[in-house]
Amino acid sequence: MTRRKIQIKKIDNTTARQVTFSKRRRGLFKKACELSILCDAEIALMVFSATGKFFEFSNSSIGQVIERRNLHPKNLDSYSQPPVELQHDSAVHAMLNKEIAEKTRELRQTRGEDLQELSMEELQKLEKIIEGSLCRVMEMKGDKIRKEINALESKEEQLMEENQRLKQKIMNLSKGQGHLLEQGQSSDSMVTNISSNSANPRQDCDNFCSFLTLGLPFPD
Amino acid sequence: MTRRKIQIKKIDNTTARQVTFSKRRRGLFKKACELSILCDAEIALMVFSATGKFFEFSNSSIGQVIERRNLHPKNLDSYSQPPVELQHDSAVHAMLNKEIAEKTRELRQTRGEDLQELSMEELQKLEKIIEGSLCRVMEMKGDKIRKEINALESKEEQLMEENQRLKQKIMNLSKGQGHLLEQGQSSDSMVTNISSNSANPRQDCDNFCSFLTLGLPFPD
DNA sequence: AACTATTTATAAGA
DNA sequence: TTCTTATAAATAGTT
Repeated sequence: MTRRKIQIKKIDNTTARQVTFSKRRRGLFKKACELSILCDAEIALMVFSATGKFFEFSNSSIGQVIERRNLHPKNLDSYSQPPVELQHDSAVHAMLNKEIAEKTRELRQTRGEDLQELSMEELQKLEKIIEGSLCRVMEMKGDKIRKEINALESKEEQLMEENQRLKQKIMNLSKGQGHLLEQGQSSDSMVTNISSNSANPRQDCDNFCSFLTLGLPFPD
Repeated sequence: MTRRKIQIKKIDNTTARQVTFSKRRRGLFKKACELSILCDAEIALMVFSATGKFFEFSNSSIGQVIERRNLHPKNLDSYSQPPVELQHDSAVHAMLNKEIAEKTRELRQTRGEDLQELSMEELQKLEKIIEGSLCRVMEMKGDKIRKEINALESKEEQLMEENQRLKQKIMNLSKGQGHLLEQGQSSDSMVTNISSNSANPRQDCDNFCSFLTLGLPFPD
């Protein structure tokens, strides 16, 4: 509701989604609280985030609201008739197991397995989803690599500056004691050495190769 | 929140209270609905008015949300307290829940979400997995399309053969009764017609386009 | 139920 | 996460 109007549909960007969740959750809880006070209503509000975190608000107690709901004539679902305590648990087990089965299936299909049962449309949808995943993973990789490169570059710069200082120092010293310079490396070769040793060479190479292939999902 | 600012305390005037209840209840339910959609959250909202009327919102089912709440570690009130002999079940619940949490995390990462926590190596691994998934999905799509095309081709061939037979028949007939041919289509145009009607044109086009892009994961 | 003058909520950007 | 700010949305009081 602000810098610009938004469409009410799932927010794609994970970070943005979490930020919005945080903000709107607060707003929602505030509104719920205000309503309960202003109008003397009994309210229970339960929220699970996409990542499984749980939040709740109630001016009385959730349990009490649930009880009251169960007593309400029009609510006759599973919760209002627990014939025996034992049925409850097996129902929960069944539910959990069902959820696991469902997630397992989803995961397998997202990994490109068990595709036989899917229609052309579903395959198309799945392909889009996986393409999106790949993009995000590659983006994240790119970010990480850029950060590493920046870190290395600033380290290199730092070392070069230090090198320069040391060089200067040696120059100054050699003015007074010229014979010392003959036994060590020249100051020029020291500079060269340090800048190419900024990190181990294998890692440098990996990063560089990955960076080059960022835009190419299927390198040969 | 409008003509003037109000204090958040019980509204004395009964009529005003009911009007406000009506308005704010709608607002609250709308916000709850938006949050559930925007952020992919599971929400249950129950409201009893001061007069005892009951209202609820949930994007899944209230019962399901309540169940899930009971299973949540930090909820230890009356509703979640397993009387005593059911502690075994809560252990099972814990296990099942852990499994669900794990699968959910895996699934989310396979979809390219929550990647911050992953190391470069893990990202690399994930990328390979997703590339594999994409390949398999595209292969399956390709198979399906090829099968469809083959089916259409054999159907076309069959129809052309039949057409040929019919054409022959007409030729034979027209030898004996030449005047009948004048009233219908020529046999040539019939052949043309049938082969281009082998399936509806929209579907033909879709299949063709998909086939062309099989090798290109990211068409413009 | 409708109408608005205001207040509140919040999307985007730092 | 938290702050800021421009703008969208909600709504108190009125008709």
